[in-house]
Amino acid sequence: MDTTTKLTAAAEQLFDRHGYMATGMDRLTEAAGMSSRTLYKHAGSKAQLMARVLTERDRRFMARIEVQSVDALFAALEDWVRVEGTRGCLFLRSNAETGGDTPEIAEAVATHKAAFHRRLGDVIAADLGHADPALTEQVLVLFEGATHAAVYRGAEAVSAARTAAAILVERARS
Amino acid sequence: MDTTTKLTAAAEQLFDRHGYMATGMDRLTEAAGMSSRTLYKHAGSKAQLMARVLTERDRRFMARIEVQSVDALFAALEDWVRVEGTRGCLFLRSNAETGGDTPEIAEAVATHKAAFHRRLGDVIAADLGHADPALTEQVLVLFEGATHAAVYRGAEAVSAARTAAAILVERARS
DNA sequence: AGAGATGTAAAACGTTCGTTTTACATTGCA
DNA sequence: TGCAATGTAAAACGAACGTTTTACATCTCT
Repeated sequence: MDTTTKLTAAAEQLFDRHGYMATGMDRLTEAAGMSSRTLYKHAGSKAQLMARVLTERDRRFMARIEVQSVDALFAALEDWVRVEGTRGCLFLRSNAETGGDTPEIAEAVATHKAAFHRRLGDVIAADLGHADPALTEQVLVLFEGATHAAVYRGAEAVSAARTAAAILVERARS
Repeated sequence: MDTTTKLTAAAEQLFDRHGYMATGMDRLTEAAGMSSRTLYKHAGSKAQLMARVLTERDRRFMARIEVQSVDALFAALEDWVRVEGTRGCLFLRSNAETGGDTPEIAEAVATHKAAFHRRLGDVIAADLGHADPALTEQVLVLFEGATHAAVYRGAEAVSAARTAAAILVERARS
């Protein structure tokens, strides 16, 4: 495991669990097990590090929702939540924490959310056999809602979203 | 407008727009138009101030969703979003920013979310004529989803949620 | 008239922030 | 053999953090 990977992994864990602003660089050097000099050589800056964390997370998340049906989409979210826990969407959270004023972060978030919306459209097109922008928006809302409701409602929120999505898809199919 | 009200209003605006951690007390004294001595006399501490902001917001928000139907619920959210903008849920955001480690904040958030869930159950009971926990969970997910999806999808997310909720309620009615 | 509450302005508290620097050790490749 | 590259440990940078303090001005009520 090379230095950059170790650093990014440690940063993701701390930023996700305690918040971007609340995580100091001292805490990060300790968690990553490296000197601050090495850290800055690989990270550039705290904001650039967060941006890299988000890009990495985007890759991991997008890989998990490479599916062909809406139901599989929510099954993937159930898995994700089991593995990663329920702390809401790290992209929206880091953007909000910085008021959208940190360009590296804002850009990584915008890129991810655009890709996410596109992917949802593709999944629905594959499931229905044709594009359905209105249904896509509804499923996006359910997915985002499950992610955030799960913070205080637990996994139940995700299965409720899954059920609701199935009903909406069934209705759109006929 | 008395000092405490002015302070709470200024704090809500800054915390909401720029984030809790990213907002310094200097910026807050300037925005509230008072000395730091007066500010601390009324606020106690930054965390207590945030807790009071959340309690205030809970009152304002809950008043707006004192309705009798699911459709009116999403109409109220459309109004809320028009007035307050789309930056996600301040409760979940401040809890995440502090990693859930600030007791005053964590408690205010838990109280609000419990009340919110209860209210949704009441609205659905009034709309359907009987309680429906499964539908309540689905509507909660749609509401939370609309709130967060609107950050990058705009008001369209809220109307999509409204449409989806109408379908689910109609189905539950028969 | 005088006391108590409420306010301002501004300096200071010690701590922590993100980041850079100094000085030195280890490794892999020409 | 020697020189880049890559790492560590630790001190230092100035700025900003949340909070308290000192010194003084206004009010309000008896």
